[in-house]
Amino acid sequence: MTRQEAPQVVSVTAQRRKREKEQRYQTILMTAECLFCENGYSNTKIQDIAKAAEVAVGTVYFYFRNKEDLLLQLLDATAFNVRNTLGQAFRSGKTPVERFENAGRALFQNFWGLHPSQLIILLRESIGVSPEVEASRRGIFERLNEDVARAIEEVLEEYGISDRFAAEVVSVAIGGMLERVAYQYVISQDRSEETETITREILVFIRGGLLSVLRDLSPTQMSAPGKEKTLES
Amino acid sequence: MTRQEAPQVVSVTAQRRKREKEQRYQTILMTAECLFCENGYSNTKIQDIAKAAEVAVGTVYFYFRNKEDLLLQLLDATAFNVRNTLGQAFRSGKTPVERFENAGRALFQNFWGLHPSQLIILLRESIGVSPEVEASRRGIFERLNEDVARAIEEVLEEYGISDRFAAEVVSVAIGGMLERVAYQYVISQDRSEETETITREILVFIRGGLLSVLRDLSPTQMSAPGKEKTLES
Amino acid sequence: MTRQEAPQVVSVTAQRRKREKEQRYQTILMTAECLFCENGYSNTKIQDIAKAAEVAVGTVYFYFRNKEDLLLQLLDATAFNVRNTLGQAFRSGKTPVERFENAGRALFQNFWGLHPSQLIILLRESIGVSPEVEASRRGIFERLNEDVARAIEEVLEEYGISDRFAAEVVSVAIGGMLERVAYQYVISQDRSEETETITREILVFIRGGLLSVLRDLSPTQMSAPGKEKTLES
Amino acid sequence: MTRQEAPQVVSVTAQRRKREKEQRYQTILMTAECLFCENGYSNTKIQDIAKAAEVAVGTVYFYFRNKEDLLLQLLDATAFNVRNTLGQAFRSGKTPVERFENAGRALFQNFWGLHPSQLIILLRESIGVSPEVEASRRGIFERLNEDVARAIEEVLEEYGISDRFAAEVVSVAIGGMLERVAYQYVISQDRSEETETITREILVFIRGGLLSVLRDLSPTQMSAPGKEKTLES
DNA sequence: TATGAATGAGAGTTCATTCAT
DNA sequence: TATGAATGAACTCTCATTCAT
Repeated sequence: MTRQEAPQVVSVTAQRRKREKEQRYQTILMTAECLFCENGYSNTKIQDIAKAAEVAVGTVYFYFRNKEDLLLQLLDATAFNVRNTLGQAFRSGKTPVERFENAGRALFQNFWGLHPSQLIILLRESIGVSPEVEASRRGIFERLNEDVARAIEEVLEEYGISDRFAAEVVSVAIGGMLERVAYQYVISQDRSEETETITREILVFIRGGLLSVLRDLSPTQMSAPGKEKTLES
Repeated sequence: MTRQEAPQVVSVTAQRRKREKEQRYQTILMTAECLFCENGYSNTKIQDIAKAAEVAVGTVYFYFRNKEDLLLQLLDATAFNVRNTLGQAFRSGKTPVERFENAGRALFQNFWGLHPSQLIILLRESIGVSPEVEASRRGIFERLNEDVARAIEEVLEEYGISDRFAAEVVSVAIGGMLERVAYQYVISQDRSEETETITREILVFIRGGLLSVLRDLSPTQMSAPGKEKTLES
Repeated sequence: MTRQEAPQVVSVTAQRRKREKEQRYQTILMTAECLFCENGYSNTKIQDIAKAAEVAVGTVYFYFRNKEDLLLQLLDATAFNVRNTLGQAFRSGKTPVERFENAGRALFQNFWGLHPSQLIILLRESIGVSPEVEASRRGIFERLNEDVARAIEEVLEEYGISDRFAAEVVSVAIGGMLERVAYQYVISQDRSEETETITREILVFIRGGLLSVLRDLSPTQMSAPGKEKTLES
Repeated sequence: MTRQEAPQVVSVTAQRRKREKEQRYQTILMTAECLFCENGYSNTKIQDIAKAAEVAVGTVYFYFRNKEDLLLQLLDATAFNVRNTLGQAFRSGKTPVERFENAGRALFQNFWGLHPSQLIILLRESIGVSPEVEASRRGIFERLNEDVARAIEEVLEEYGISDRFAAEVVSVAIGGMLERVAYQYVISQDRSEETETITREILVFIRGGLLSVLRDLSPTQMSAPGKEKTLES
């Protein structure tokens, strides 16, 4: 209670409070995530979330503007996670193709293994809720797409090809594949034990698809086999 | 109004009635389809549908069990359409690969050009509504998948490979691609004029992907180039 | 069921339905009026109104947009009533002064005797509810004021005086008197048996006040200085 | 910090504390006054007041029992102000009529110029809140009325008339006039520069009204019949 | 068959008030 | 004293569904 201690005491208490507040926020958010996944967004009442998080209804509204806000925060977390995962994976590869594969693998493993609920919310529960949610969702996909498209462009450039539109279309296609496969094998049927096999299969498919597009686009007929080797090896 | 005419009159009237009834049913269903696409399933009230279809609310309930039933009927129509389209396309090709390409192209054109609203309902509005709808949706995808998987199996068998699971995964992946590309370029941005380019690109990608999977699965290393030619041509 | 009868039958049924609908509307509105007066606007729940009117909550919302709408409809009815009452009274008098008195008397009797609840809603319950209600309320007072001010102007003009601002101020003052007296003797204490005495008193007061303003404004001295002296000393 | 100083220090500190406490009380009350006027009583949340007064929500509840209490305290202050103003004004006049005029003028100037927010709270925001507030409001008006009625009685008595009821009715009427005029020209439209003109006009009106009532009540005919005729015709 | 007024359970949101620190 | 996170009862409004006509 002396002058010297006062600041410390205050600081410590304040810190603990802040920590606890942050914790509550997280608790509520995670609870919402679970319930949204299990029962669907529109079938989940604020009361359910409150009860499951062991707080009062008002407390939920103390931390979140409204029900939609919960979803938006969850999507934000997902967006952050996606970018993070992709960024790290991209940086970890040496050749463009390696980077590409790493990214795909990381994306799969991250969502599939670690945060399947994020996947469900992104792919199922955030659909048709409101324009704001739709915008957030679209934003995530756009940024994801942008990253993938750029990666594809890099690969194409290695072969002296520059076709932005093709890169975009292919990235959309790849995004769709990943999404659908994930949805099918995580959400619809639970086959998460076969993750590794499926991931491998898909990556092989993508590699072949890319190669094919590459050939199709290359002005000189059937690029030198040396190049191919680089890609394959 | 005379006795002799009565039977005839009744018959004619009855026919007209039946025709009118069928027409009403269709009118309501189509109206619902439009509104579901424009405003979303959960944002569309039965009253809206009734008003737009120029009938009373009760009439909607005369033709459909409930709101969900409208969606299920729409999904049924979509399922029918999908199978029809695919069936015709498959039968029209000679080689497995040709059939495959025809199917992809038909699917694109059918949804893209003719029934984009079916696409929207299948991909967006029927998500997270109820277990029944989810089941119907899943059924459509499963059957679609089944068809595609079988087609892929056929292709694989041509090369002496038999891998049901791989065929399935690849078909899921391809389905996701088509779905996503369609969604992106029809629903999100309207780039339907570039249909042809995009379709071509995707088919090239798919062909390459398939080839790649084929190589990956084939026990003998790197199938003879002669085979490849068969595939490409 | 024959052709000739059909239109009549339909018409009669339709008419009855329409009448019943109108009746329900009125029932709900009157119920709301009573409850708003007895318990206050904000203390009255929609459920209370529904229960008292013997309908479901939804029925209230079938006839009225929302709770505020009930109040606005009531204010509209009041506005109509006020204008009607004043208009008739004005037309019934021969000299401006007579018209004026008739109007005041009519206003008192109408609200006081026939529709005290309208008075309460206008003076008490419609305050501070929302901008829309405030606007409606203000509109009523403005129009009322406008009418009174014009009447005063006419009186002034008879004496060759033209002073719009004075007429306005005086009309505001008179409006305030009437309002307050009504509120005091109808709402606060119930002294409605003394209506006649009070009305008379007030009219005498108003007449004198008007005369006084008239003198004050008239350029040539109309009143004998002696009288004035009497008042002052 | 030494022993000798301690008592003094405590005393000084205690005084400062008390002063600060009083200050906080006033800050919160004034903040509430402002917000009640600007946004209305029921649209003002305790949180808003706390934030605007730069204190915590709990602090508001330390100084005031509840939200209603804030309003009651404000009304008390208004009551005190009104009585003070009127008392001084009454004492400053020599003749009853002069006192009367002084009182009216003082009331106008006080509310109009100095405390328009008190006026708004008294006339608008304290309406329909709760029985307690209603009682307090009524008390203020009653006392105000009482004072005015007594003043009128005095005037009447100068002319040998004794009519308590008439005095009351007239005082209510005058109160309503002042109230309404103030409300109209301060709150609704801001015409405070014309205060002087309006005040004069009203006082002329009141004087005339009083005179008229006086004549009406006096058993012996005081007014010349000629005058009356002029008014009537 | 067709109508559309009526229903009422249910959900989101607010906010005055409390209380542990 | 002061804080502000936590509470939860209360209230408005929605809309799928029903049913008498």
